[in-house]
Amino acid sequence: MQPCQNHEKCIHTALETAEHICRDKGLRFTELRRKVLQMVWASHGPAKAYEILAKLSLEDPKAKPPTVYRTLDFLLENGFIHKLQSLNAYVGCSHPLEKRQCYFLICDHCGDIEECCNVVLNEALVNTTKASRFHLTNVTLEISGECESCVKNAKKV
Amino acid sequence: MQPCQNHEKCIHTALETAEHICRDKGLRFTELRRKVLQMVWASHGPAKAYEILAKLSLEDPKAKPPTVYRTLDFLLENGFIHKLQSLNAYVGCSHPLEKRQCYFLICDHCGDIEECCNVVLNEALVNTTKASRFHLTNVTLEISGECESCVKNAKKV
DNA sequence: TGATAGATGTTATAACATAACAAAAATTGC
DNA sequence: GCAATTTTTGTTATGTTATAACATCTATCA
Repeated sequence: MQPCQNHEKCIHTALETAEHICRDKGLRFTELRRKVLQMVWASHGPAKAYEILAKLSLEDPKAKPPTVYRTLDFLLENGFIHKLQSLNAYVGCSHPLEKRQCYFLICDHCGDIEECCNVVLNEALVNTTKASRFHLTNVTLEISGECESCVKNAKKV
Repeated sequence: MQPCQNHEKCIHTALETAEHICRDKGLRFTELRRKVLQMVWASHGPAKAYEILAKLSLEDPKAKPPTVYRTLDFLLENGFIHKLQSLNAYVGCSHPLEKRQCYFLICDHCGDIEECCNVVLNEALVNTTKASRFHLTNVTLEISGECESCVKNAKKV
């Protein structure tokens, strides 16, 4: 993963994009939803529901698990975030408008997650699934390992 | 998925194979491990840890969550079962000796799970991952949808 | 046959997630 | 504007999945 140069910009873009999409679709991008999306985007690593809850609780003692899970559900349904099944965690979506099948590269070392789309891989998936005469509705593809910069750093040491 | 003709045979084969492998590797295939593996293999659907616990408890009131999770860990480590991250459930492995990368077709309708291996798909995965200069250690690939026989049956009605 | 490694028992709790109903706030139609 | 409706958030309780930490038992081996 080429590390982002300015993560404030990542966050800003994600929030702006979500706001736009909500306006277009007539959805309400409430303070709570904005805050939670911002927290998911706090890093390129996985965000855990109860960590988000803990952060919310600092400002708002009324926050409870359903507060967070409902908000995450809203963000998931509208494609603003993804759930990582292998981590029980959430990560921001870099292209909420394009509803492409994507997969994730999860670095076990630095924790960063790269969201990827690849047409060739996708076709391979669709084709092999078709060959099994299976009617695909959803794909979970999560690849863990070590990202380039972590491998490089390890070698330096 | 072509439905298995004789599921008793599936179970029998799985238990025999596990026993062989354990003998060869000097591992102990205890009564508990045999029972849990059998329970995971009770169907081609996903087996949930607490369901296994409930079944075990019928015969043995001493069974507690760690009893089950430790046994599942043993079975996972030795390749006798797989964990389905998207379901928080477990399924028997059809070829514990061949340590191939595999993926899963999960039918949302009948619940059956087909374990698949595909060289082309695998290469596509390895290649796209390499292109991101990512060092892969583990792949989670779970495809949900509807299996052939469920689609057919739906059309009949 | 005592030491030791591996397996299981036991207690407690952590981590993840949802059901069900109440209240509040925004939106819509009049 | 305001009553009706829908959407969002609050609240309480609980369900589900999983592990930590330490004790005991059992198989194996020197």
